[in-house]
Amino acid sequence: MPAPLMVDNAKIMRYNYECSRLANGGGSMKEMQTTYDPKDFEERIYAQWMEENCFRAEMDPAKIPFTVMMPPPNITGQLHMGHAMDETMQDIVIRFKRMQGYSALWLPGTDHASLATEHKIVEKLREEGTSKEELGREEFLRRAWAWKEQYGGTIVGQLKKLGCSCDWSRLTFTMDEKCSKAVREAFCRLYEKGLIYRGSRIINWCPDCKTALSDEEVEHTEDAGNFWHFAYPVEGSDEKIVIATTRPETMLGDTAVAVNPADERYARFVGKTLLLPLTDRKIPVVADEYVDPAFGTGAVKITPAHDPNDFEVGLRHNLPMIRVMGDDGSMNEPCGEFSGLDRYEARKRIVNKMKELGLLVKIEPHTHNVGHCHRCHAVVEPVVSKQWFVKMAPLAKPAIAAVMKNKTKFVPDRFAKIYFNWLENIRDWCISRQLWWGHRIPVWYCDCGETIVARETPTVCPVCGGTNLRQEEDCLDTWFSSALWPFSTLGWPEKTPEFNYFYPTDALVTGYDIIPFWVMRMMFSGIEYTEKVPFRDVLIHGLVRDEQGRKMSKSLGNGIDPLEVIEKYGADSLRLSLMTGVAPGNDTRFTETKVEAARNFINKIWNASRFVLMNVDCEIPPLGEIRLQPADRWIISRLQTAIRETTLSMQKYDLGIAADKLTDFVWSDFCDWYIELSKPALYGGDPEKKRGALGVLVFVLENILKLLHPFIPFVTEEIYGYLPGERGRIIAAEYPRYNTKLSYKKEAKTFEGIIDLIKAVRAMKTEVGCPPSRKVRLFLVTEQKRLLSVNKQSILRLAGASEIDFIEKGEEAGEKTVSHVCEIGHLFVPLGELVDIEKEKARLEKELDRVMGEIARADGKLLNKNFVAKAPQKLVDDERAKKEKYLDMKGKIEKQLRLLND
RNA sequence: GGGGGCAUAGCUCAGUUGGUUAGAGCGCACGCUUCACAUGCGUGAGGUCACAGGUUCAAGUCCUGUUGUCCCCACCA
Repeated sequence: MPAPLMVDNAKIMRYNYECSRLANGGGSMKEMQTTYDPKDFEERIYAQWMEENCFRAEMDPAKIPFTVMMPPPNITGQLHMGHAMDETMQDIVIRFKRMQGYSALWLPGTDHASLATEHKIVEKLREEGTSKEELGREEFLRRAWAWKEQYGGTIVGQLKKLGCSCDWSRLTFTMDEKCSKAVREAFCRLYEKGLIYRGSRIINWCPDCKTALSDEEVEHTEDAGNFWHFAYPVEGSDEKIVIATTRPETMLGDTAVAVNPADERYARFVGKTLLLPLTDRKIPVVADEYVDPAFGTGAVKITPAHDPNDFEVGLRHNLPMIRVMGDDGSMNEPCGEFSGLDRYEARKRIVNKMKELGLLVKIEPHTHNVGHCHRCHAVVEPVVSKQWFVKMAPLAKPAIAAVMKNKTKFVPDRFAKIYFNWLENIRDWCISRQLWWGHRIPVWYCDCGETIVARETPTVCPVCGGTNLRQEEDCLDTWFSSALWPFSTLGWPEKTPEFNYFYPTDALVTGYDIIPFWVMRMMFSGIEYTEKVPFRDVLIHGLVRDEQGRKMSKSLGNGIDPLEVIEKYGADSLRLSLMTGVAPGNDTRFTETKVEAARNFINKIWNASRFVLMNVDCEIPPLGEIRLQPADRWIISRLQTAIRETTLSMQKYDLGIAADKLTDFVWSDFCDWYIELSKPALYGGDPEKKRGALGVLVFVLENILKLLHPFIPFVTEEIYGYLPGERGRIIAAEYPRYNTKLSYKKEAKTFEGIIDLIKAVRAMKTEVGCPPSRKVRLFLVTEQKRLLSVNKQSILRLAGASEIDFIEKGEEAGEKTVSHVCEIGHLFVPLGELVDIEKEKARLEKELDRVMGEIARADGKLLNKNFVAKAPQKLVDDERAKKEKYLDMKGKIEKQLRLLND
């Protein structure tokens, strides 16, 4: 069946709208649509910003620089909610500073993410039936770069959709030549200072990724496992020593059994020799303080090549190290019949074999901490391996001192404690990775045995003159280059003008989860290489969680795609929703309800703007030429307060508070009150008054748009374009400044009395059941007659009143009145004005009957003992609650009736 | 074992350096076709600020302890 001809009305409307815009040369008020639709303009506005170079930060000596380096997302990455929040915060800060007149640089970039990317490519190769070994290094790298070209750009496009105002002309990739140069320089300097060394240590080995990992790259989880108790025979005796282990397969690498020197149970064994089962090896019993006699059997098998503690024990007792596991996690040659087996298969067989030999004493269930590769989640093996390390202690010290001395401040500052905790307990950093995608370590080995560490590829050996130099195969940990990000991006180690102008940077925005990976390392690197802290403020935010508070993750499938949210609600709504109800450093839950609330608010601004603009029919006078009315001064005063408070909050990075304050000001003060208050002037027929009101409306609106621009850049730019007069772009506009002359504190305070009065009348009506539309007559005992008279039309309109009568104290307003003491005076409203007394009495009587009936019905149940005793508790409780409610209603109705009958 | 967070309205959370009557959004109740907006307007109900002490003229806020809960780090095999 042929599809019916569909006509997309929205599309046609949009098309017509675009045509009329073009015809009018861009914007008269008539064109604004009745509802806010971000699709109409977000893309267009971003393109215009790009075209006009609005994000470019120039090295203007007349300006103060403000620099933010974007934490570079992985090239393999897709924008997720965590990014969305991180980038939004940075964009808000940078737009704010830009508007304040700083030369605001937000430098974007992407990270090569050595392990993550290589992991993905290796997987892809596996699917294609090949491997990196088969391709060889060169071809593999060619593929990796192709991958980068293909996928590295998607995240950039996604950042643009979010509205990020980064200086794209400075986009940097961590493997750009300038970064590689910085990496080599940094490596060489540390090596020359003796802070980089190569050595055989216990490191974390991922058998899946086949590379070493740093301690930070290992995630520990509580895994269920077993405690296997094995008996090792003592040489020349019938006795055995029982040890307990969680990793039976490592027993093949045991080179001793250790006991505590004070443990009397084992004292006589120390110095004796054990026959290591399943092997023909003999191993000694040694005494070492490390052993806790109270744990396990009090005797510990020592496998120096496969356990960090055992490694230490091994060093103390001069024990041999025997590696029993290969790089892929399978057992290797020294393992005899077990060699070639996967570690878990070997475990099974070893346990069986021990059982056969009668050496398996018992198996105890035991949960313990197991390290997993943060990338592939395979169980990490501690193995002894020759790797490159950075000596951390000398680097950590100044990094701690810098934060102690407040050279760098954490926001919120409690994260400084976490930072200290990390640095104070830090161990040497394993920086070599057995990977190809990354910065290759700038070390060459000569046949003569010489190791050459150089910034540029050497051609001859300085010692023997030989030319057969082999470069180190390993790459550096990705974080080694990330650590240099604040300055490698600006051309360091060259003394570039950019470096001189923009460095050190001002704010670093990131999540608390990468303090150990990144913040810490940038700190000590910055101090070490540039002798300056790399940033003044570290703004830490929390995680974006799902509606139930769970971490958003791929495996749970509970992640919400920010791009879908943008598609549905627009980037502005997403941004604002991520900023509301959020305290710095705290985790936050993402809910669609929040986005809706943000969208509703933006729609509100949209319509308020539309209202203002559709009334513009004349030249808008500058504020100075307007005879300001009390309501005008009130809103201008409120605006000044809003400016002062948001600016303060923004400077403290209290973005959530700033957003809340602005929302409140715009919605309550401006929309709900001022716009309504201004209507009599707009519609009253006096052109002078109208001009004045319009002037104030436009003035306040313009300021509102500017204040909100950092949060919701697209819609504010769009509306700004509709404002009368020549203004340019809001992105380049000056951020509003608090103006004491416009604060009108006293007058504003007095004016609040009018608002209070209007609220009192409304409440009164609601209380007695008077429809809002019913006009009532107000009687007032007051000393503010003049103020009230000036605002009479507004009061009548907003309170739904017909007249205001001033009476003197003690004077009667009528026989029956409802009264209320307001700030501005004592208010009386004749009851007859509020309600048709007879009609109201009849209504109330009827209502009372109904309520009494309900009470009787409830009593009928509740007085029935069987009901109370046998019915489900919930029903009984519900019934009681119902009765309470009706009793309450009865009281109110009776009170009201008394009032009417008096 | 060490470090840190959180506990405030039915739900999700704000709450500046201690200072009037503890706020918002959503939800709830009642009422509104008010000429920018129902993605709206008005009026409400709802809180022993986890618990127990302490400091203070004054504590949701500071201190001590208790309970509950979450996170990070750590080599008990």
